[in-house]
Amino acid sequence: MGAEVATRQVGDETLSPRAYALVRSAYRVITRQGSHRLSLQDVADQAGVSKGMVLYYFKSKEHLFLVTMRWALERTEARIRQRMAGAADPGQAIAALVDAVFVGPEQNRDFYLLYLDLIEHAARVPSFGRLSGMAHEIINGLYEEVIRDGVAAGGLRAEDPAAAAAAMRALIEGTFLVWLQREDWKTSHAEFKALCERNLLLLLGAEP
Amino acid sequence: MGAEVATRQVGDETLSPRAYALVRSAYRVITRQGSHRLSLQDVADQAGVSKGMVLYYFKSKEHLFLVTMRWALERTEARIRQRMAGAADPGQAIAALVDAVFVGPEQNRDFYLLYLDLIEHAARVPSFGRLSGMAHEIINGLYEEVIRDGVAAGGLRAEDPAAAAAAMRALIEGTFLVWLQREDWKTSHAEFKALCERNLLLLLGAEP
Amino acid sequence: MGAEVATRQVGDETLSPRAYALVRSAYRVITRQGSHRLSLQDVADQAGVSKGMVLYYFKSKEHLFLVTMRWALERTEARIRQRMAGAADPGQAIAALVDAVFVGPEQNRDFYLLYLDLIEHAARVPSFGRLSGMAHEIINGLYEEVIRDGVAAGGLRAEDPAAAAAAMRALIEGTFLVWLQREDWKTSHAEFKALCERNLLLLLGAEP
Amino acid sequence: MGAEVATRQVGDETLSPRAYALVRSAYRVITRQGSHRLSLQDVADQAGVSKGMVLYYFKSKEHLFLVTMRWALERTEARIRQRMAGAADPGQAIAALVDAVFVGPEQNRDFYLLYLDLIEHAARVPSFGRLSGMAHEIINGLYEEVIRDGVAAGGLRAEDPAAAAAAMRALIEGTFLVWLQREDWKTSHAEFKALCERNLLLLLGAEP
DNA sequence: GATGAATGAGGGTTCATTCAT
DNA sequence: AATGAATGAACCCTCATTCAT
Repeated sequence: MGAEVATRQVGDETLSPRAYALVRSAYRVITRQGSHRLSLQDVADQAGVSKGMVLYYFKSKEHLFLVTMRWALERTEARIRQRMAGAADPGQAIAALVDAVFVGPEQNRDFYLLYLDLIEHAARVPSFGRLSGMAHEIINGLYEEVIRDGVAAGGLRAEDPAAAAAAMRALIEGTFLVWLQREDWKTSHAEFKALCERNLLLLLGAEP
Repeated sequence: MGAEVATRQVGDETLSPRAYALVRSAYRVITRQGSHRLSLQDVADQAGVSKGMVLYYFKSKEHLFLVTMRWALERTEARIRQRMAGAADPGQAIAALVDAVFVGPEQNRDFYLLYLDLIEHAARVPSFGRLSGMAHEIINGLYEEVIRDGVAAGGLRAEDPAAAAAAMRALIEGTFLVWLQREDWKTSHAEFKALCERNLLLLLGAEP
Repeated sequence: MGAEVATRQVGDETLSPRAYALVRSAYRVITRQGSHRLSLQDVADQAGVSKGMVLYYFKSKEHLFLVTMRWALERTEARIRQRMAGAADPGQAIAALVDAVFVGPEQNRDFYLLYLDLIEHAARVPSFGRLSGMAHEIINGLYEEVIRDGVAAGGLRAEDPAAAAAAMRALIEGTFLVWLQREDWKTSHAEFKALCERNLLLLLGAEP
Repeated sequence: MGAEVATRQVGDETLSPRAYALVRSAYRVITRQGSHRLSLQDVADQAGVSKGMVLYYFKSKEHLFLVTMRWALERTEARIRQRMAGAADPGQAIAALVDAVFVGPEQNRDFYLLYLDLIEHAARVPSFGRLSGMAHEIINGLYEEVIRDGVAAGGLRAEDPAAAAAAMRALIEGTFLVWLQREDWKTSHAEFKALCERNLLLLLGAEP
């Protein structure tokens, strides 16, 4: 009975449409200014609501920040999985993954800068440890799947998929780290994508 | 005549012992709290001086921050070069580099968290571009040397040393990135070090 | 519907009752301490609110200062015009003006000290030029009206009303300047008022 | 015996050459920035000495400020008297005075802005009352002399020289006050000078 | 639910003043 | 006589948080 309201799930929290809009506003502000320059007033302005609303739905700034981070992680994972689902040939697992991960300069930059912020927070603020652990599971899980699929399909060699996933992750994230520091990040995106793919193949002993 | 005062050089600035002590205090605060939670009061407290002192020696917070960052970069580079100088066999260039870079959990964690802060700053605050560029040159220069030496000594294969240096850097920094997120960073340091070395050899086509 | 709130207009800004109260507090602090010794804390204390309030209603100290200055100018002009409106005989224009301007020692002292501050500001801070220009127009406009009326009514002689207005202004403001420096400003107010009137009549060639 | 050092007298204080240089530096800083933006560091820099020197010779900032003000007053008076001494015809007393007072846009602006600062200080800071009183005596004394001379020489009419001096002062200082507010103060100086002279003649009943 | 007025802690910065050398 | 290192109070401003409406 009563009006059904579309809610969103982020982690173990159920967000009302209003709360969800605030999360997206927070994400936008963070990508624009960095998570350390995030102010509740900016979030409220971005969402077109009053400042009081923000703390009405999220009991503190830290809480909003945490939910926003979690949402960004989950959303990015979902996007990658969805793009990979369309990939035809499991033998081309690496190429498909790289294609799915390197979506475009702006999106990658937004996400990875936020990701660095997350690591920085997790290292310093105890309450962010769980979130970081979650990111770990999401990412490593995804990569391990890819490797197992690739090995099964015969395109990859890997004795220890977990170790291979860790190496894979290090290379991908390291590539983004280096790329982020380039002034020409907009134009060099494709180049780094190719570089990453080639190095992944080397690393994972893909048959020539 | 008169008391000789030991000064330090950081970039093109000459620091008095007092100023240098403040830089070290700032570094300590940053490693503990993150560069965004750096306050002049904290630096002063850490150094055991009054708040006014900090701005007496550095005309603004940004200035202190910049000098501290530069100092950390230069100091880390010097430490790595020094440790590598002791390496006997150029054919073992990779092993020597990894040995020099992975100095220990605490030191590595401190430096890489600061390094992430630097990247974040450089991405949002234009004035930090130069510092980031400096980091780029220091690191890539170092890695390229190692690769050239290794190729010359016969231990490595690399057609394009610059590209190989970029790949190397991505792998090393990515490894630290993944490691930083581990709760067991203190105990897993050695493991990541071994992992990094093995993957570097794969990547750089070292002869088995 | 809803509570009607009495607002005030100052220049092109509409002030809420709270903001208006802050302006009056600022005016009081300025008259007491001088505009250079104006601190937001003092204004807050004077108004009996927290320091944060002041910057909640006025986004910067300079903004509050500007609005306060403008308010003082407009309010003084309005008071003078109102008092002159009651003057019966246009032939007695000068007497009426002097009566309207010399309202009392405290009020005159407060306003003219603030006026001197304004001139000093306008001379050094470019952004105050507009405010000073506004004061110029208000005052000269008023004086010119008086002179034209007086000439029309036959009590005054003046070939060039604009030049006469300038002379008039110089004499009135100069009289206040001299009076402000008297230790006996409270008791000598009436005397300076009489002096000013007599000299104005001399200057404006009033028929004996 | 010993080296004779040229000292300067300002008020009842005897200034060493060093102290005198500091006073001139302070004056320069004040004319440039306004007395409220005067910092001891600026004075020291302007004089090319250390900051400690300033408080070595003047026990507080206020003391330096006071001496500087006094010096500026005495120096201006001396300059005016000197220029008038060259005036041939006492019948032209007014013209000579105006000539002596209106020395040039920059000098007049510097002095009158400082003079306004002095009035503002005297009104607010009790210890400046004496200085203001001194200014009063200097100026009124000078003007009264001129008037007495003019009356004696037959060019002026004035029943009460003291009152006439007050009126004269009001007109002169008021003229500068109005002139200071002009954006075109550099070019309109001559015009205001002429205006002032004409009005003075009107005021002092000079025979045509 | 929703607003925004109000608070107060904390931040960076300036600067007169003190004082050891 | 002279320096400048050092201090600490005061300033403007930002912002998370509270709360009456």
